[in-house]
Amino acid sequence: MSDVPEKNVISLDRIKVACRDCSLSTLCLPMGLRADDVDRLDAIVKRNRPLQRGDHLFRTGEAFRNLYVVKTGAVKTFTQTNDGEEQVVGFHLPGEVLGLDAIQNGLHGCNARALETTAICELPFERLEDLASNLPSLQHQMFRLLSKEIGQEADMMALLGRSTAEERVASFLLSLSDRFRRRGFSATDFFLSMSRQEIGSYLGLALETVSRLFTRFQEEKILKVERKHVQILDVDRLRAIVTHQMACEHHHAQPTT
Amino acid sequence: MSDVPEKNVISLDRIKVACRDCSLSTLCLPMGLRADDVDRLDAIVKRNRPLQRGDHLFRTGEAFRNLYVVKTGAVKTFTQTNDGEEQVVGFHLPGEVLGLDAIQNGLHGCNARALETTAICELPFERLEDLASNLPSLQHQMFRLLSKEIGQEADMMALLGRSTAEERVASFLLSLSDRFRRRGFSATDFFLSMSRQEIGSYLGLALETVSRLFTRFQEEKILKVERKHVQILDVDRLRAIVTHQMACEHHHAQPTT
DNA sequence: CGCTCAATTTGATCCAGGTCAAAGCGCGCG
DNA sequence: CGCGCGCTTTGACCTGGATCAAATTGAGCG
Repeated sequence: MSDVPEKNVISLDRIKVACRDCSLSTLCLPMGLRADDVDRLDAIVKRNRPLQRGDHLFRTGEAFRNLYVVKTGAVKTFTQTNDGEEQVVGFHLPGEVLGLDAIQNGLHGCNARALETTAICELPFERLEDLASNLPSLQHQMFRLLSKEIGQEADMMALLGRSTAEERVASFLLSLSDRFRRRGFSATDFFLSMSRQEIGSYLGLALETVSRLFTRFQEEKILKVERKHVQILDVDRLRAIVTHQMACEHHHAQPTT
Repeated sequence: MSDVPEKNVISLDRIKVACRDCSLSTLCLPMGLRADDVDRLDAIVKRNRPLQRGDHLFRTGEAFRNLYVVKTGAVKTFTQTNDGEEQVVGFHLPGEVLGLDAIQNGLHGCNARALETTAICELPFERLEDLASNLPSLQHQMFRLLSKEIGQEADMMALLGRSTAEERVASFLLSLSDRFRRRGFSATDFFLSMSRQEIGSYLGLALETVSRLFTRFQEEKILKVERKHVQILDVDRLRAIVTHQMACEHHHAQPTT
């Protein structure tokens, strides 16, 4: 286990860099902005002390003042179900923005809590709006950001509405893999910062189902799973599970029908 | 059918009014704008001939040029599942905006098709962006609009991830009821412009399940359903189904109200 | 009118995945 | 170093809703 090439763990030297020097600038809000515009954006960013695992970034019902961008680490957002359980809404990796749903009415609609030690960039939304008024490219970028979130949530709705447990878990792993890859981490060897419980909640499955599927994927040599440590051994089979669930026998798929 | 007070059907005199005279102005983009700003918005709106049932407003993969607002009628958005079936993404009533997911990459991510005769306002997005750059209140309104969509989709994800069929159908009916009410239609007596199939697809249920639940709700005197015509007889029971599914006895509900 | 076709309802059966229960296991902590 | 606790795995069972099938309804139409 010591030969994991570049793990998705926090690297302290990345915490307080300016946007222009941040490795995430191609994923984050600055994406597509001119260098001097990035500097103007950078001027309104606040960078606080990192959150520890379990710390809240914001809570449901709190007044909305800032958007937050994950710089390193991971954050989950969640709401309470009517029977008091926790419902995970999303997992947020470096470069991903939190709080977008709160613009609407000025109140946070969910809780956000660090899954591990996490550095955050804080963007005062009023100042961001002012800046966007003066920088059409920033305004455009923000529209794109919000739009992207809408598209992703629609994909998730489709997944939840239509897919089997197998397909959901495969899709979840592929999503994580791709997001890690684009952040410069390994796409095939990473650590889950969330529990089976949290994955299940997010995917609309019981935690036992998530566990069983991890086990089965491992038996089928698609994954190697050891607690939080996941290695994807056969991306193609994972993709096949997601894309044409129909002809799904678990072992040795043959085109029946 | 002649004694329905004010039905959710098209009224022809509303089709070509300017934003400032439009009854939807408190729901639609102009919400919260000053009168003269509304006029500037109005200047870029195009109003075309109404769509007939089955007409496409846009298709997946088409270049994104405009946002669309439903003026009268109803539109469904949908994608194709990998096995060729149609997956309904949303139903859109007057005042609701379509195409928001396409801002991201300039391509429509779903199809939009009229469920009935439907009038549409067309907003060229580039001009809208230009205008928003010059009108901070419009920029703010657009951020709010996008944010609202994100919040609603998150609610839908929660519904799909966690709820029973009963809860989904109840929630769907309450959502429609509320949206009709805010548009000046009856909240308790309306026509569904979509099929059981489409409702099922949207809610992640088989069409038979939707049908059975309509029947059961009718047996329990919660609804009166006759094909497309729905009357809500007991809103409180519907709400109770949605909010605390846990203590759910299906039969012998106490009519107390 | 009677025919056709699509939408809906209703019935019967089956199974994916939820729920309940009981071990494992690894980690932190006294 | 052993204890306890939370997370995970695994097993056994059961149910909600999918699926398959058939009957019913109704709207359009020659």
